Amino acid sequence: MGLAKTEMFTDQQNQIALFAKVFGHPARVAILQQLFKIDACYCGDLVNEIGLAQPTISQHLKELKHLGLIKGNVEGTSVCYCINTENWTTMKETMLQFLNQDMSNKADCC
Amino acid sequence: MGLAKTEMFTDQQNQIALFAKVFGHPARVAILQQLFKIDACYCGDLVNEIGLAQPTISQHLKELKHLGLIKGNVEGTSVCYCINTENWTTMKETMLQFLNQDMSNKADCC
DNA sequence: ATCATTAATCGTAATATTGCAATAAATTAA
DNA sequence: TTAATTTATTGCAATATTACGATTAATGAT
Repeated sequence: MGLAKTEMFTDQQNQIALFAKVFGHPARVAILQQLFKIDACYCGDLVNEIGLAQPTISQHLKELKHLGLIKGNVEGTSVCYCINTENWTTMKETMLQFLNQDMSNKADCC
Repeated sequence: MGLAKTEMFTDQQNQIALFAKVFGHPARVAILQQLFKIDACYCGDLVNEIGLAQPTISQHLKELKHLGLIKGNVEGTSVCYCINTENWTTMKETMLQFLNQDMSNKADCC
């Protein structure tokens, strides 16, 4: 199959999974960290920094952009990418809600 | 390919990606939420609650256990699963470091 | 010992992901 | 216009993931 049965889960569960999925590859983690580190970044810089082929980086950028976590602005022949801070904040709230679930009353049952 | 080139990334980046990957499927999100909601949970309860076939749930549980996020304890013919609170806390710290990256000085460059 | 119950494993089909070479598209420079 | 630069797209091979039927393993009940 290879196809998640999303219809049997809540919107929130699917959203968490979608965000998590995009973070599920170290190249995308590295790209995002680089965009946080330096204010804006050209696609070519990321190719040099990370060391995967240009089409591969381009593909990862596309996924990040599709989820709204980054923005891309064409500047001449280059494209300047940066974090979409508004959407990052929204995503963070969703993920924190999941990660910060209450464990205070969890007996060590197993 | 289908194979991530992990050797070109830092341990931290790979760790973030590994944790995120396991959260990248709504069934595993749902399983974890259920384990948080009720203190302990039998595999069969999760099968009923979530609605995927028993081998599928079992497979998802295996992945969660392999990453150390849950524990499983055999009780007769059943297996009682619960959150591994210690490891959850460690994982959370790693993920929060990634999610909480500083955006205060991010000009809207694009 | 036999049967019932529960969960894990195996095998397999369908689909998704990753990576890159080759190419195309878009823009700028000469 | 032509050439150079930069990024996106296409096509494809290799691998991974998801789901589940069939089966096995483990335990408990009769």
